[in-house]
Amino acid sequence: MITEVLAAALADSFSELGIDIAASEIQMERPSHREHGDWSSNVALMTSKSLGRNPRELAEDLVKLVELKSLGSIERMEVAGPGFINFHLAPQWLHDVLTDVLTQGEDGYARPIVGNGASINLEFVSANPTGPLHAGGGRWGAYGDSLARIFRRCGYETFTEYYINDRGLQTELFGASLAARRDGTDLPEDGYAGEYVAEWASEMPHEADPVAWGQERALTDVRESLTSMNVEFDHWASETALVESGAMEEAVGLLTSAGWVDEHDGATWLRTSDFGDEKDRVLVKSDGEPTYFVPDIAYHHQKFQRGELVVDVLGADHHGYVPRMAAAMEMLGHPPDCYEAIIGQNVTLVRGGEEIKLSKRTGTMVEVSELIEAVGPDVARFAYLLQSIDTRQTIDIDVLSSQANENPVYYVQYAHARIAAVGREATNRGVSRDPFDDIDVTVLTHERELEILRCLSTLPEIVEIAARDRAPHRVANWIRELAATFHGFYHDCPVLRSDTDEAVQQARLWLVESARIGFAIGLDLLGIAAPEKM
RNA sequence: GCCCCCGUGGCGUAAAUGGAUAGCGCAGCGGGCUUCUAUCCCGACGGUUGCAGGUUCGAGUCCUGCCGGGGGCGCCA
Repeated sequence: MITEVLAAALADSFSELGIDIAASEIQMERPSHREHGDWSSNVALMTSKSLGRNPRELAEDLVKLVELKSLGSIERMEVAGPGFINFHLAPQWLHDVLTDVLTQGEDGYARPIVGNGASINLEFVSANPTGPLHAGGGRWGAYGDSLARIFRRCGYETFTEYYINDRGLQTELFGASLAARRDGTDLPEDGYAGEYVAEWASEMPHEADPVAWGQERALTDVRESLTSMNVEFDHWASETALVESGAMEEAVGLLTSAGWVDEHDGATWLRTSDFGDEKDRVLVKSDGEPTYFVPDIAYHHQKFQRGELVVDVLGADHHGYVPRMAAAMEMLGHPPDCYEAIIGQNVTLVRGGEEIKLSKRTGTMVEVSELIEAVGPDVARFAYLLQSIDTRQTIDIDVLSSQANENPVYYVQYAHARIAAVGREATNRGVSRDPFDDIDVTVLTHERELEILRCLSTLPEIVEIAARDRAPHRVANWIRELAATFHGFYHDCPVLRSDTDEAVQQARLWLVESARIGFAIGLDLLGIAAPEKM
């Protein structure tokens, strides 16, 4: 990597000044402004104080020493601002990026090895099987699925799960609601009043067990919705199956023998407050029934068999639940940093300018399937993924539908389609690419050409940051940037036009191919189609 | 009351470890197709990053307090 070369040159210069600094401690960063060069280091600012030196003077000394090494990759250097050392690199480093992208290809480029085979278990969505998936749940689907793709690309063995709460009060109530609609009787108290309940009830055979049938019906609907937006799971974990396997008793047994369980007030408690929870939690109620917490503990305990790091994607309305689960996992002997909860801010659903509160009583909701039907999976996924999971998101189905054609996803896909069009047109004209080894890449000097390469050069670190910060939106924003650079290039740099010099044409054909690889990688990480034609 | 998250141009948002002149999209304004897809490109306009302090050579980013929005505080799930 070029940054290592630069850092090493700086470290050598330091030692020539009689100062010992490891190259690995020297930070290189990408300046936010082009005029500040290709790479920049703040090392003079960081060290000047302890050395008792003026940062600008120190920087000047370092620049002179590095210049003496006359590295071919450095075009020029300068000291700027309070003492930044800016490196302006020769275009060659970008030409090297082109070579990297093309030789490593779609599979190999931007595959940071940070994961190193470590395994991650990722649970997301896990909505109760009591109705269709609503459009808020779609956010967790898009997010979790994309995050899993990013993890895998970084070398984490990743296993995704959906936990089905197919026992307990809610499923009973849902079954009873279906039965009531089918039989024309009153809904049970706190029953499900949504329109879909009546619809589904009309499909339900009379001999069917409403609870079992209802779960299956809901689950089928959820699966279909997720599949339609390209979200897949490795495993659908059934709570019933878990409980029937005796996992609850096993977990409680382990907690009890470890000494974390108390009996008082007629109930059984877990001392989660010993691990930072704000209070202890009930495991078994005084009526003898376990709380939902018990199967959840058992489930999470079991997930460690399918991943060293167990990660939950949860809505903000569940954040209070994290300390108790973290406590329970620690009690069961799992190291504290092996359980992680990603808290995503909830989605506000709007229709026609009015907020739609999800309500069992009135049954209002916006379903994911409705959203997908209206705008298609790519618009929906890109809308979900474009912004950080830390910010609240408003999905206005009317706005999204009416503005679907202006959705930024088309900007990106159009760029990819244009690349495909170039390929088709090349075939029409009988133009083909010569072997890359025969190409003179140094003819790529147009700023538009270099911009594409500059953008591609950031992909490996973008993928790495996206994995580390659990932030698929970094990839979404990156690919938008790539599309912008490509459209600019396409506008200013003809590839196939008859007045294009042949050597330039060949180099540009390969440059276009490198951009295609970038789009293919990015769109795949986002789970969005890469169309050949639009 | 206590706890968690968020506050960035009219709207929606970006900014790894604290870095230089806070990027981008939409809406609105002005340009650009006889030449590979105009679902595109270019330009202009638009900001004291909620407020007040603090730490630092340097703060959208860290700390404290306040204001505003959302969520959570059951022997419910």
